[in-house]
Amino acid sequence: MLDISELSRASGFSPSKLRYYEEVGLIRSVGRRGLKRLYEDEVKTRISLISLAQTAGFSLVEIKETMGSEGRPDLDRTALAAKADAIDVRIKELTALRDGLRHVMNCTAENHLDCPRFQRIIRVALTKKQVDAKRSKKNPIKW
Amino acid sequence: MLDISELSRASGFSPSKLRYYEEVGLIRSVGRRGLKRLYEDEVKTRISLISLAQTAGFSLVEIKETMGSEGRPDLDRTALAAKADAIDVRIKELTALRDGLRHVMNCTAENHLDCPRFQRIIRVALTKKQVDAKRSKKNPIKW
DNA sequence: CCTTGACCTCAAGTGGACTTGAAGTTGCAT
DNA sequence: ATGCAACTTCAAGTCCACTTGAGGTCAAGG
Repeated sequence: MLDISELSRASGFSPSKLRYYEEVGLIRSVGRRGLKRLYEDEVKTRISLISLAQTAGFSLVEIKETMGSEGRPDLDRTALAAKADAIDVRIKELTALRDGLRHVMNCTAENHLDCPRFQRIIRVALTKKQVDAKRSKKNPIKW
Repeated sequence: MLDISELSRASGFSPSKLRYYEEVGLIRSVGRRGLKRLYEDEVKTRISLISLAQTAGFSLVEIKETMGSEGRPDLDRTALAAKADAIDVRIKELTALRDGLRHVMNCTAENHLDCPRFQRIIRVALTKKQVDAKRSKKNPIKW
């Protein structure tokens, strides 16, 4: 059992952030001592997961949906598979970007945007994205 | 030479977004026909790059800084190296998250957060992040 | 010449993810 | 009993990345 400041210290999340997450249902406290929230240890793992999912680019709502806010999550396997696939796409993009950056560092071309090797590296990820955009229902056409 | 709607169609960015990016100095138009902006073809590559960098989790300001808004970017090599390294970290996190998700899909443990294999997968990325947080100057202590 | 439609500007609005501040409450040490 | 640090709530504020809307301008076609 942790109070909010202990959890904050353990997780690196500010108390206000923890309260906010609780408010939106991403984590929960199991009770109070007086006014003070009490958290179970389990919530630390949950927070790590949230943090990770955020760096993966998912919104809090998405995270909440796929985590299932309760003890017996009963997660939707196809939803999880979709998330995993989405992450794979992102990893590919990031890899391309990183390789592009590393190339630019060593490339002597006066204008990097003209360097054919650079362009090829970048185009890989771009093409992938446009395909995705085409069939996405949650990202509608947007203009 | 493209006008804004052609560029929009080619890039998948809404016209308002393109105008916004121009306003903040991420892209530029090379002139006007009447009122209408004219863009060079080169800007498409630039936009792809911006898009990529965003999915990597960089803010527009960061992107602008490391792209150098002009033709002769004169990029700071150490800044680029830092970005590339940051992307590597993110890739590791994403890989852990993806593996975690895929594991959960096949894991029969009643509570996934208790599954030791899952916890191990997640902890890898978490540890990495906390180390980073500790020495980051741009991410001060935050609470 | 005049209309039309695609563009323009500029200010204000939106949504997500928090943070901040004011005012109240509580367990614990003195 | 009293003080006070550490919590609490709730409303409002902030920052980023855009979008929306009102009102204006231009050039090409009829």
